[in-house]
Amino acid sequence: MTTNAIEAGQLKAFIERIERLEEEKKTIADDIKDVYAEAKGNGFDIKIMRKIVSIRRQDKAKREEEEEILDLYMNALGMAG
Amino acid sequence: MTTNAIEAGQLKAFIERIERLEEEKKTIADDIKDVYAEAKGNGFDIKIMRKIVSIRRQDKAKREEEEEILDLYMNALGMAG
Amino acid sequence: MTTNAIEAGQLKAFIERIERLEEEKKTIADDIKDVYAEAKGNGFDIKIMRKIVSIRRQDKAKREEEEEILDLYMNALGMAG
Amino acid sequence: MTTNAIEAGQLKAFIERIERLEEEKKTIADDIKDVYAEAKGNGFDIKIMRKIVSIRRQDKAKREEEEEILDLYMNALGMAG
DNA sequence: TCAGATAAAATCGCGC
DNA sequence: GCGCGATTTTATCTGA
Repeated sequence: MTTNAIEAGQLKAFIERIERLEEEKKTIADDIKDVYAEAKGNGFDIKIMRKIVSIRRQDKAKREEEEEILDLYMNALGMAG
Repeated sequence: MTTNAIEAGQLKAFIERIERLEEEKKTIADDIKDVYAEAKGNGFDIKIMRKIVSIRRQDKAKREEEEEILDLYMNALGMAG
Repeated sequence: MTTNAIEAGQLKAFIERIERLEEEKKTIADDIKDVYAEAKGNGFDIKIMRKIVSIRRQDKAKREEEEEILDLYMNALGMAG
Repeated sequence: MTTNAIEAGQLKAFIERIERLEEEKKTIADDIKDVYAEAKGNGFDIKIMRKIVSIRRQDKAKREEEEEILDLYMNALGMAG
């Protein structure tokens, strides 16, 4: 049946796209590790650096949540965002 | 061999402790749902409430991270926490 | 307007009840982790233990579902459960 | 003290490099999600697709490990890879 | 169906 | 170099 062949081909294509993207992701993850290692080589403490990155990420997330809740309030009050 | 019997009994005891705790946890999760439902019955918007809880949780997490990083700095500088 | 003040107070109370419950939930989640850690200290494999707990949970769900179906049949046949 | 200023600048540069890379990583992670969503829209089962990707990844790791072992043997025997 | 929460698994850097 | 503990990431599940 040709339908199955077509489906199989489609599936293969999707899988391969995903695998390509995952490789790219891994490359970037490795790059991040390299940067930490390089920083460590320059005398910085990885643990502290991670904490800094984490706090800054939380700041950002918090700001975004506050914007979101503002939108929710506006909508609840029947006002245009 | 008795060793296996003892091990099996120990394992069983651990599993049962975990299962009991998980039941307790589920009970509390259900309680939380009930509170949301009750609030909804009093005219409050669940989505907004969740957002409020979420933002307050982030505030707390952020404060804790800041304390942690302070400790890290203090240690890095060789000072007593 | 007093209505708003009352509403705000009510909302605050709901939020605080939820937060208290979530803390309790977290405490129990931590207890569960502790039990796993203790089991590990006694030579058991955490991953396998999780599997056991998970399978037993599924078994339980399955049994309950079967009972429900049985009840449905009984009711459909006009018989008392 | 200029040393501190230099260090601070260096640290800032490292942090920003990491944050840029993490954003790229997130973009790719989102792309992957999109592909899964698209596949789903074409009638494929995401859970099964994840399983396929995971198995292929393990196969690949296994093959690479086998090659490594082969290389080790070859070297141990004083043969060129 | 969709986001958001939770559970489970994997990873990483460190200390021994 | 290896296990440990901690963090991150992935996967599943729930509920609006």
